[in-house]
Amino acid sequence: MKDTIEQQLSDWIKRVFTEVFPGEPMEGLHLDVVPTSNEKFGDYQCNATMALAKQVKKKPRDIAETVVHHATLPENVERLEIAGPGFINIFLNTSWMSTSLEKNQQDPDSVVPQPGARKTVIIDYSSPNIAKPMHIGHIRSTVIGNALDRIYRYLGYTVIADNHLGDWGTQFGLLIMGYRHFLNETALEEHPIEELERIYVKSYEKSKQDDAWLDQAREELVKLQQGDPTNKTVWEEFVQLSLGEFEHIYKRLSISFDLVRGESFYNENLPETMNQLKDLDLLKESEGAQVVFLEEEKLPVCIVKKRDGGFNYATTDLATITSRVKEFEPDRVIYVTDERQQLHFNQIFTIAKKMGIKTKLVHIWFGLMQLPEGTFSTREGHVIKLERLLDEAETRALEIVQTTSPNMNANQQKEVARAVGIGAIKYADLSQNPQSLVTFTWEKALSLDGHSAPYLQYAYARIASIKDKYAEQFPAIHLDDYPIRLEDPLERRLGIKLIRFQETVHRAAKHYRPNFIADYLYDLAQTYSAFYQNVPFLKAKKGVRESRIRLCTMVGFVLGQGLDLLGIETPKRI
RNA sequence: GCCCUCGUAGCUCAGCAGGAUAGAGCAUCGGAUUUCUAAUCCGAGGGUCGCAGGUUCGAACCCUGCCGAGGGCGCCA
Repeated sequence: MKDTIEQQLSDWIKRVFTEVFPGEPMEGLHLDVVPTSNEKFGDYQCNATMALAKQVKKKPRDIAETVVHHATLPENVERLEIAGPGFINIFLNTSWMSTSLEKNQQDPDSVVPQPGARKTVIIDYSSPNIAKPMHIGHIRSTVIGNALDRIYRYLGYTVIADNHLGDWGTQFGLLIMGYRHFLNETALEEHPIEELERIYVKSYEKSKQDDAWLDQAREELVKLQQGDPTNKTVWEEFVQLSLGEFEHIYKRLSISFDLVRGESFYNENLPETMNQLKDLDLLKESEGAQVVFLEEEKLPVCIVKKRDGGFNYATTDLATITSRVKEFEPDRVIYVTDERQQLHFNQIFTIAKKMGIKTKLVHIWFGLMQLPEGTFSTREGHVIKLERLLDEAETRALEIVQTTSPNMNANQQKEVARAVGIGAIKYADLSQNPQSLVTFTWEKALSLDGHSAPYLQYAYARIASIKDKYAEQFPAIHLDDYPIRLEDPLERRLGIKLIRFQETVHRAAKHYRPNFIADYLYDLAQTYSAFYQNVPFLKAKKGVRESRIRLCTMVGFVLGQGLDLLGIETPKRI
């Protein structure tokens, strides 16, 4: 099995507890082993004795004594210590750590847990609207969704990344009207999205004053949804132009999807979905609309067919779920959207369950992004386009590269600036709890020092450099012939952190929290930087030198792997 | 009115579902490059974890109330 060390120790300590207290119910107790809060307490700790104390009417310390006395240590544990009110501190066997790291280095795949084997997960993320530019509000879904995508793939899941485009909404009536009356063909050719946005805004403004205009727009929408060929052609043009532009951004962000299906794709399933609801007797009429009441679940009513006969988002999403479940048989479907959709998904998931859908449906929401001057809105022009943010990041990164690496050729500088700039933007989002509300500032989004992607990339580049230097100076030595030693406290500290990578990824996946990985990588890089700064590598004596280079190599591997899970590149030189 | 979040150092944020002395970055101050990339490292100061109760061996974390911020609540997506 490829269990993480944390998992192995947890399983072991649970066995010990059940042996010491046979017949004692342990279900409600938290018997898992967790990393220690401080390295002086060892590597992992078990806090279960305090919880168990009341239940078995014994003192926590006595329980700890009994457990420690009874336990047969597994090969990776050096010793146990009892501390404080009854903590059981676990110290890993350092020589076991060394051989374990050596094995990992030879066969890195062998330690990657594969909970996702033979399981499919659909991740619905990014999902911009057709005919509107992507702005900074889209960055979170895109970047967080993509990180989850990568993390789940790493853990062996078959991931279907699905970009669920907003291509079927009410905006198309207004757009078609705008297209007919205000279109500037040249502008459309040069800046398609800007032009579509312009005609949309113009049409929207006219609709506010002109009821006939609005009625006409509604009619065009109905015609489109009924398959009118003229409108369909225009709509297809909108979609193609938008996709081209989105694709450009995704390429810059190194993001690719397995499916790009808009809401329109599920249009034909809508009547069937309605029939299912009807057959299950979930459909009720209310104020002229077809609705599903969710009073038992204490949720507001959900409209699935409007008074005017049109379907809305709820219906489309239900049809989407049934279609996905039927086609891919996923183990779970993950939606990554902002917090405003919590109620919506709550309703949809509840109805889906009533419809007999067993698939685990998860809504991962994140806090809304706002500007210092308030919430942004397309209509009021308070938007910062994503493209501009990316440009700005690369520009700022380039300035720094030019001053710190003046000897690098211009192309390489540009390439490094690209990786660093884009990395910084992604990291700024991925290193914090997704659920916190974020106020966008250029300074924060483009931070290039401190707790940021470039710090990690820098550590990576230094490792790549030192490996090259080593290979140059000692071409004849085979590193694998020398064991990894964890004798210096700095080395051991690095060792335990390397070992903890797998459980970190596992935890990030379990809680849908890429920032756990970001935190871990930063911690690892900090530990490495201290190591790098304080002990010699190339000038260490033979054996120690090889061991340290092997450790460097492993840190580099984990940094590269971890950053890749966040979608961040690691240039060899920066 | 009801529901969902958030409130942690001057600023930006972590804090591994209740554990030991609450941690980073930025900013400020003081140190470290004849030596492996100084985009670095070492050190210092800085805290009523919004406020008030409660639960228990133990609370930033759970419960209740209040204050402040964001979002949502029938024909938008």
